[in-house]
Amino acid sequence: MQLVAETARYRRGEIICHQGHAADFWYTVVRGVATRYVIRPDGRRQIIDLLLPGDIFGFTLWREHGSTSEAIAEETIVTRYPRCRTGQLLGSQSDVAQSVCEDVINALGRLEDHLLVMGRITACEKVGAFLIEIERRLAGQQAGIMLPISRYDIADYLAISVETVSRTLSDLRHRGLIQLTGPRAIKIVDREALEAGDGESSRTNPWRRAFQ
Amino acid sequence: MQLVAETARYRRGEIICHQGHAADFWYTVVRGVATRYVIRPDGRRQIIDLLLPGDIFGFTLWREHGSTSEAIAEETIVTRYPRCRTGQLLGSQSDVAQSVCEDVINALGRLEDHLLVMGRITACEKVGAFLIEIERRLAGQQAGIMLPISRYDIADYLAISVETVSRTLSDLRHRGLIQLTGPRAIKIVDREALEAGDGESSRTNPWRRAFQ
DNA sequence: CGCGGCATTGACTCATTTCAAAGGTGGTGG
DNA sequence: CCACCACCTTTGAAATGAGTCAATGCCGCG
Repeated sequence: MQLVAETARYRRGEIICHQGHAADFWYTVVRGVATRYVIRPDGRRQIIDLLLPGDIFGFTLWREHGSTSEAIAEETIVTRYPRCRTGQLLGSQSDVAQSVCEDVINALGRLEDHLLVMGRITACEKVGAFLIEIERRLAGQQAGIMLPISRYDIADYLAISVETVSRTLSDLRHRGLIQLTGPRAIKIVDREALEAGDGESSRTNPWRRAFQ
Repeated sequence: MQLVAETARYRRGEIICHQGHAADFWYTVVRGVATRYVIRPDGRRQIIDLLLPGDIFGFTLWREHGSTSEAIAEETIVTRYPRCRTGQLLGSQSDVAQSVCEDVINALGRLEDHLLVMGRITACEKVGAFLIEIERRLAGQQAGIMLPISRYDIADYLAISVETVSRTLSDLRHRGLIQLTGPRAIKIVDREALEAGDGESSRTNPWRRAFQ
């Protein structure tokens, strides 16, 4: 008999795996929330991935992890699998392999979505796109969403300053695009405008005319 | 006998696979350069991935591609594989499966690197990090690198304006961090400063003190 | 109660965008 | 062969959006 998987419970702030440490495992979130981030030489933190239940992470071809993963929510539960078995896993049971493969492609999709959000121009667009992304990934909530992360985390996820995040959310609220019943409790009112990233619905965007 | 792979040759500007079209294949670049991008509703283009020989792309769980892939260089050669066979492929020959799996994880790494470059603050840092990334991926060139893409492509890759790209390159040249022997021919002189993203090496960054 | 972390808001500065113009290059066709 | 055109590149000047610095309020917890 051989060890295949281990499940562990983390509290808010606890490290799941550390940048620079041996990449002996890959992981999936079972419950809770986690972030995967890189600390830059200048001390800034860039959140690369926001991990919700079902999300897979920790894949790398290197011997060491290039990023740190940290639990964000109390009671975050993560299952880890020995990396050495990944090859065998893919070679043997084709149904499990299929599933893991899909999860990896999902991770690819998450990163692409993140990239597209970061590629937006204004802070309004970024925050708006972030809210829509979160709502989509938290599908199941009926009315309103509960932000899984703090303003600071949003800032580091979008690579903008905390003040700008806060200001933008206030702005979106004043303009009636969202409702804020609490710092974490948000309800999307005007999804269209949010997707379009309307800095202001007036003053027509010249691009929109040029490209239909 | 069954069709497994097809190789095709594309000229600069030709589309390899189109956003919204059936995702029946996945691809690898054999020779040349390609980009994978998304056209936003407002007409802007975001380059998601820069594809060099050996790079794999086109993986998705959706029935349609979410992005368009376009050849950038004349004589770009791409091999495509039917998606339906991917499962069998991974299930059967474990050595090929291993290789494809590594390529997918490489694609993951490319996206993460891209994300980190985009997460930089100033245009100087972004362009500098981009140049270093390109140099790394083009490893093999001895002295200097030949940019595989235009200023416009760099702009859409970094989500900054063309003018800023051009200005920044001029600035880096004037400050002696790089040499520009032609629009595409670049030589990195001061790699340290480029990595640090020195807007100016003076005026110490407070962060650097706080975090060692 | 007081502390630490989180959130909000204001004022100022400045980098980047935007608008505008001009030079360079390669390809195509007359 | 040359002219023209489309595209790429560079630079300038003005406008503005986001970062930075600073202060305050909020809340949970020891």
